[in-house]
Amino acid sequence: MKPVTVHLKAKEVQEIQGGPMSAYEALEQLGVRGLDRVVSVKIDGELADLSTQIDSQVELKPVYLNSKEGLEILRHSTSHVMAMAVQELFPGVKVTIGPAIEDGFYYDFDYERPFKKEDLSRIEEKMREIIKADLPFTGREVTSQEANDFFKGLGEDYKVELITDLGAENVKLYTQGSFTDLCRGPHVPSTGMINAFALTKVAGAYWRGDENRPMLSRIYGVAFENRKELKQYMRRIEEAEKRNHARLGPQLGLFSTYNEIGAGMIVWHPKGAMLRHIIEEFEIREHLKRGYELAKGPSLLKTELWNKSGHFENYREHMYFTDIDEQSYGIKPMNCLAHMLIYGSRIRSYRDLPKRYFELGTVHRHERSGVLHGLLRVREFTQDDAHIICTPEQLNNEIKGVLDFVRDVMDIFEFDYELEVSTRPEKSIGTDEDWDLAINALKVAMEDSHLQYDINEGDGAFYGPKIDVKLKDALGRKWQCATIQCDFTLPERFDLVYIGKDGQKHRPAMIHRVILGAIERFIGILIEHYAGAFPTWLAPVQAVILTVTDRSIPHGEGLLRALEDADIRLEADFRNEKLGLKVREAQLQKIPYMLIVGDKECDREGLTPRLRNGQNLPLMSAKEFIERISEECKQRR
RNA sequence: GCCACCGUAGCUCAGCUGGAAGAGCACCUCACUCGUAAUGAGGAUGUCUGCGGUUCGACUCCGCACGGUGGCUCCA
Repeated sequence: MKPVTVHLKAKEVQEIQGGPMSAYEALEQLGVRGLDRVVSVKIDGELADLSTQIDSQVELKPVYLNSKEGLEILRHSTSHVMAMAVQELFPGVKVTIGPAIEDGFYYDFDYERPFKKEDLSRIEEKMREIIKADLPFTGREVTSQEANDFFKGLGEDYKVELITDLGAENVKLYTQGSFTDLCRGPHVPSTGMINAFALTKVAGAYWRGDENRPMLSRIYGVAFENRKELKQYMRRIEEAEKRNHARLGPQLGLFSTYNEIGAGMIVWHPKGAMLRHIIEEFEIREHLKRGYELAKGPSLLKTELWNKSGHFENYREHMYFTDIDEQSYGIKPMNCLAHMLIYGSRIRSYRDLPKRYFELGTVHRHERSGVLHGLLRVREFTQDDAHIICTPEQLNNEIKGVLDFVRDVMDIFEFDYELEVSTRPEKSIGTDEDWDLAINALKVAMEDSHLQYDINEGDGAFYGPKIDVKLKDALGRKWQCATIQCDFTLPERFDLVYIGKDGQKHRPAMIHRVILGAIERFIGILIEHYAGAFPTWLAPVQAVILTVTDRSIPHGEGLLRALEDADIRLEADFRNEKLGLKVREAQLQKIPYMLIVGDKECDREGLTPRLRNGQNLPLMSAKEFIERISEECKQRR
């Protein structure tokens, strides 16, 4: 027997020597504390089961249940328990895949009927039995051939397909009780380690994410270290629901949708229309500051033109068409065409470049019914769209300029964001040189700006690579807002040129970009971001005057005029109601300032502001209040 | 588009296995003139999303359509 040496990777290095033993035994001998909460172990940095035999010199690090990796293992093991429960309850079900995801796990099944919400409690109950039985998870390595034969014998076609596609010599199988699954592992030592889980939802999911393959039945669950954590998670979801823009929007009088108008169409009520107006005005100013010019194209353009641009070929399914005087027209799903024509309307010199055309352009897209989602995915929306046409040499600088723009704007709205670069997809047009140039321009610009980014291999548009900026909603779902896309097709198709220093015609480069993306989507996320309590500069109603009694109405009216003259967005609540009620209602509307006007204020010709957080400011004059609020807006707070 | 769930008063929701539609808030009227998250009393409110079907009888069961939510796919 070969002696083994084990180091414990911890603050103080400990060491033992001895014969072959399991990782668990080694940790035990090393005197690791809290072994009952250790789910796995890292052997020389690799995650492994606690039962792994050690027969050489290694370094060990225990993985605790409450660590990121520990929770992932717990969640993955819970998905195996669920698969076992489902197999016991629904004979004939075929298992497919079941990974750990954020906060939980899922498992996809193929069964004679889709699973329903009602099935969940039965499955949970069966899972609790399995957990109570404390079945050990045992892993073993077998040849792919053996594994294939095993799953074929069980009629588990999906597993056979997975093993075949893996193409490995050996694969690992994990068994707990009567259930064996193909799995990389590791797993918790036994099912008894799972003590806080819940099945949350059922959903359809295509096998291997391909809509041409069978629709499987997916069950989602969450799992945590203990019940307390699980409860906290549930509370987190409830809190997120309070921020839900689809609920807050109508409550705050911002927008609503109507069954009778149609899906994916937003109706902006006065306060929401005001909010849009504030944002749009802000955007126009910011664009003009940065050398953009305003442009505006029509909504209906001849189908012939969409043909020329390639949209008819590549984007037809998302477009709406109509006939006018026996001519076919398409409603614009993008704003680029008119901008191309504006550029092409005269001869351009390299001295004119870059041209930056900005348009708050309203577009219509036929999104499939199942993807519509509140304000975040709609069929009519307005983009803060711009097209930058420049020389290839200017590309890098222009991209940096847009990245700076994005950063400045996101700072003002207090958003954190993630960046992704998407590279050439399989189906694409343009030369390799163009693609390399553009991807390089994007990457260099990101690196020059010291920005972190992920790469989405093959996820670019068919006409060019792109940088996407993603914001998160209240539930942590990511939504694309800003995007910066290089495009080689349109300058080509529209034969855009500029005259270079050499007096020759050259093809310009083009960037298609949005900063907020769609105003609708952005406002949706903005509502959740601020939970409806907009900072003063954005609030559609900045202040409301609340009279204490009817005696204060004349003074209140004077204040109303003075503040309105100062362009403060104002409401007046002069009703003969108790102050407490008026405060409550203003509070529920999340208005930044309540201006209390009673006898005291009348005597001293002022007002007493109450902030949304309940704090009172000292009695002040209208002038003082105007100064305060103007300063706040100037600082965009 | 696919899978699951849902649609009852302006809003939030109750309404069991089919037997004459309910509550709270909001709204309207009256009284109260009141100092920081709900004053009191009274009143009105419905195509139970729509259309078909089953049934003596449908908010309830079935089918289809419309709309929404959570996923999948798609998508900039």
